[in-house]
Amino acid sequence: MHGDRERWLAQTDTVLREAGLRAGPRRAAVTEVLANGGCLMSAQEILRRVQDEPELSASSATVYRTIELLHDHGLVRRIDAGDGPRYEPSDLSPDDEHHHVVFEDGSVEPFTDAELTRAMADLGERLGIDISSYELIVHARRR
Amino acid sequence: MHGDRERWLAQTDTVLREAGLRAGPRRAAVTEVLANGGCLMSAQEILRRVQDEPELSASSATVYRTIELLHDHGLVRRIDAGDGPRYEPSDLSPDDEHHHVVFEDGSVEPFTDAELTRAMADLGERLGIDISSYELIVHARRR
DNA sequence: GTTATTGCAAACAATTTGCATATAA
DNA sequence: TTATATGCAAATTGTTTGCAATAAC
Repeated sequence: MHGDRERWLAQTDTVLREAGLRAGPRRAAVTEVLANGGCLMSAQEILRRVQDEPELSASSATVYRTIELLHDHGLVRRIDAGDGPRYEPSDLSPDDEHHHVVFEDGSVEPFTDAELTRAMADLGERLGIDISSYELIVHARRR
Repeated sequence: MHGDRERWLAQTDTVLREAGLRAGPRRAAVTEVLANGGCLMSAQEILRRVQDEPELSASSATVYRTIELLHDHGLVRRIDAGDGPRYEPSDLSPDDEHHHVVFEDGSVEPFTDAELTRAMADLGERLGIDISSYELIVHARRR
């Protein structure tokens, strides 16, 4: 899918506006990086990439504040894959839900799996709890 | 199960000895805390609990070094459930593999689920990768 | 005009490292 | 005796916060 990126950016804009927040260039730079970057970026990675754009370079304070803001509004997903917290745009619909394979070299790939989704569907029932979300991290090596 | 604790301690001792390492009281205190403590303890929690024993109190440096050492030897599992990294004794056999539910109040409970295990069993096949381990974190509320 | 945005620098917290000493084998 | 274990304090890293200035609406 590709329009996803645009849709997420539009969604982000809408949500923040409705919350009475304003649109500044630094925050735009951060959302831009999140929308473009792959899965699971650390705050430091986002910071580095934002500062690579000499025009829009945002301070670390702004990067951290923006990530937190987006997370608070449900616009980014926060996942821990073994080192610190990492972030990525949250899936707009449950159908898009994806998980991650982390390879030995540290590279990450997203995946979806119908059988897994099926098994997870009524896990809540079996355990007697109300599942709001879940994250699966798979460590593997390529063949 | 209960002999698990003892078995893990014995296993830890064996592995470290075979690696040519020595048995000091501070390291013993850390493994003790890990063996007794529940799931997913942070380094700071381990540190606090170790220092609660006035006799054996270990320094933070030793606690961190010991955790790393145990992790390097596959004796502890490192998992991130939303805040920093957390640690617990690694399961000795694949049969014991367990996962975690994190509730809104931050409390954690381990669980196992046959159906999930089944779905995961050939996920590697479906994705064409060799899975070495995986971690599932479920966020939920109690009923 | 009012209120959110942003940077800067300081504060903070968690973790790591260097070095000297003590101790297990 | 020799390499590991350990503590202490300093250094490093990642993140948060206070405050003043700027800019969006």
